[in-house]
Amino acid sequence: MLLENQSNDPHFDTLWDELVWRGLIHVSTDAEELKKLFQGPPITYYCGFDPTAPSLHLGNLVQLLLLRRIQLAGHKPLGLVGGSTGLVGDPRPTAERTLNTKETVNEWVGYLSSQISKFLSFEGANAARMVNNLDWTAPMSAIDFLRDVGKYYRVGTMLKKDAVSARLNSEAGISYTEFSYQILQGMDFLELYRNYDCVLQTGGSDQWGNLTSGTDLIHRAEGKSVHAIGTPLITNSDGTKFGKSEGNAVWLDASMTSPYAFYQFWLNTDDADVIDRIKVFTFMTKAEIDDVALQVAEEPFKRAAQRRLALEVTSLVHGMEATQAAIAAAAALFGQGDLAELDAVTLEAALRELPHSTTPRNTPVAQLLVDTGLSQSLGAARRSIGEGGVYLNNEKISAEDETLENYVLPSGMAVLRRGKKTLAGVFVE
RNA sequence: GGCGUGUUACCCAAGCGGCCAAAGGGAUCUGACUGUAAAUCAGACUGCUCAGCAUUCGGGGGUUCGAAUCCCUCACACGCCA
Repeated sequence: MLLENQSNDPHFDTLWDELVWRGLIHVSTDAEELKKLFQGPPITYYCGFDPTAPSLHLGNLVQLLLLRRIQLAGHKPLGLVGGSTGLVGDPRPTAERTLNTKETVNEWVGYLSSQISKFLSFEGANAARMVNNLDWTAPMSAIDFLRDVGKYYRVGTMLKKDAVSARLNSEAGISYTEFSYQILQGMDFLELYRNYDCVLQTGGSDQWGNLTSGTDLIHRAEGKSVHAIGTPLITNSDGTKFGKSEGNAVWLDASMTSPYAFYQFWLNTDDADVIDRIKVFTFMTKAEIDDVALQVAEEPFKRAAQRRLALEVTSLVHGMEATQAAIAAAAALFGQGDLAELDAVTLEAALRELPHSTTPRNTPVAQLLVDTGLSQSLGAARRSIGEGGVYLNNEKISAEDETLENYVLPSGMAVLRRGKKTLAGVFVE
């Protein structure tokens, strides 16, 4: 879905109504005020992204799309990259973060900036702008920080924030560094309020403490009321964590999560969750979504909603071309037909989408599983074979010492599979 | 600063001198059933040259024929007292 083709659903009277319907509002400051604000002249708003990894992940995508939806209503987004907050780390409920080096964080800042930029429009009257909080944090001295900002903060209030109190009540405790995080984030909002007239911050509801840190600070320092929106934490109906595939996070960067894996992630969405996901992650209208919901209810086995969701989100993140390749790969690999009859070009294209490796003909199958990353260790690979869960070109491997050569297709390739849907490509050297 | 308690595999959590590669739960993986769902049932879940061997129970050192279990020490955390 190209930026210029995106739009909000005209079915809704206001942006706020649409956001509520999509389930994007979990908590917020005064809802009536916000609703009015959205209907009025363009406001400036922002969302921050901390460089804790070289790429954004699916959780961040929710925020990116929220930024975009608000921009589509005519408002002016600021994409903030946490060059300074990334050096400190926000408190997680479980344990202290290990600090990354300044060089690493700086490098990640670059990656994140370009990722964020892809989801916003930088043209027109309400063009997006990118900012980095290191720009105003780095020049500040510790004394200025304590006198100009610290004075506005009450420790009692800071201690009550969920993230902090959770840590205080845990064995891990909390360092002064992470305790200070909320102040840094509050400063960001104040800075953006002063220099960009920014009056709204969005973020995940788990960040609510940090969001209100900013609104409170502006209230004290400037005597003005500004706003915050917290989006709900996305959860799976079966209680597992959303956004994990095989235990790994699903990243937006194609080199960290391939478009094929990305597409598969969405395709495997539970029936119970698929409509909620479509509301949050696509620009489909209410009418379209209602229609798809009907199909889920009547013909769940066709998985029309999952296919549509996977198509929409993958093309949004990776573009149409990569999405078509992912779909073609899935069709080739999950198709009923005989792999040997598949033409070499199609098969090779499909295998390139998968994790793959190039090895000699006599490589043991267990080793192949390790080489392609399908198994963590030889032991795990042997276990999988023993469990009867390993296939080469759809033929079950029954002996642990089986080698590749008996299975290679004439084209010099082979499709390795663990379980029903974990695939890898093998190319003979 | 003093005293006490704790640190077990991805997470939670048993174990308190041999029967411990370490209970149980969750997460995860595989199989059956399916729709490349869910639920359910079964199995697996440190590594390897796999009926055996090697390396694990915060780090290091020690006692012992033998230590996750006892002692010393360091680090970290929590609690109480100053």
